Amino acid sequence: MEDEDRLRRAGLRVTAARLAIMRTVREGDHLDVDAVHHGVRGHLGQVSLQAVYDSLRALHGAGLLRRIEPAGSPARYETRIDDNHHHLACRRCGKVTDVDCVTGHAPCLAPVSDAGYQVDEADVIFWGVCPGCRSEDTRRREPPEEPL
Amino acid sequence: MEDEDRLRRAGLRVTAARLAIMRTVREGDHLDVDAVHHGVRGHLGQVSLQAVYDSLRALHGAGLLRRIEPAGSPARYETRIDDNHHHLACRRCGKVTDVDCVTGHAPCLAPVSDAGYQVDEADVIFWGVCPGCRSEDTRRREPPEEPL
DNA sequence: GTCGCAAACTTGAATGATTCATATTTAGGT
DNA sequence: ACCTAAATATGAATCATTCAAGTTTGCGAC
Repeated sequence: MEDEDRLRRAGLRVTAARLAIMRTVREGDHLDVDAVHHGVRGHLGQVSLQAVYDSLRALHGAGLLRRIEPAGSPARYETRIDDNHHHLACRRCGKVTDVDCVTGHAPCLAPVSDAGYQVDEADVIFWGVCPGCRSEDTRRREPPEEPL
Repeated sequence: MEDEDRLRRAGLRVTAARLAIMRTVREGDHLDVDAVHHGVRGHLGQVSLQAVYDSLRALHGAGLLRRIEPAGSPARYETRIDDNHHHLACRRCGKVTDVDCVTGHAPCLAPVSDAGYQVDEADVIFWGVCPGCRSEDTRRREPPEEPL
């Protein structure tokens, strides 16, 4: 178990809940807290929502999980933490997809002028419409132009 | 009144509350809803918080205000909407500062690979520590090295 | 100018995500 | 096996925001 080592190295106790959370987040795709909770219950049976909140906070604080908060969406988590990638978010369905970063290390971008800030991270979210929602659009919009 | 025209052009009714909100947001610095509410009450007297929420939503929807939502912070508003600038956010105090964008138009950045998304905006927030909080740090950290 | 109606505002309640508090359980060192 | 701090369960609280219903008001039509 890789996660077991990771937890220990971070000074965190190894519990079934935490292992199940890591596994759920890894197998999922930018899951929010409820989705992680559901996944964990599938693996272990009853685990409280608060335990999920507590663990996600601990795991994020220890750097084992990355947390993203797209505007208007609850927080989402992912296990890809070793590179400094960015995200694409769909305005329609909320789906989030990873995008590689060119430089790979944080902060990958430097602000033009930093106004005296000590910048350590660039949080980049590209907003648009995902392939699935785009095809729904065309299915609804093109037909109206029916032959007179 | 510039704002009056802007409102009409956007198809919105001109009300004292909305003019006061535009003024408050313009004079303020990335204010959140409560701060706007306070400011508006200072100009007009009693205005309900819900009216402020409703108006901010309408003004944002009409493109007269820009809305930013730094992770872990309530939404903030600004009147600078004609350029595509970005933001610096302080991890300590939450202060938000504008940073110019190199290209000036949205999306100023293109993702390396768009995964089929139709991207129209790049939301960029640089995280760091603002000058004020940095100097607080040094005032607390340097002194401990007092002469033995 | 005044009429009428939809838009805007007020008041009050509801929702959703997240955190706080306290008691109980458990991991893991002794 | 034992102890203690860390982790979890349970339940309540908080914060930002939205919803709902009734009242007021901007503003286009007459």
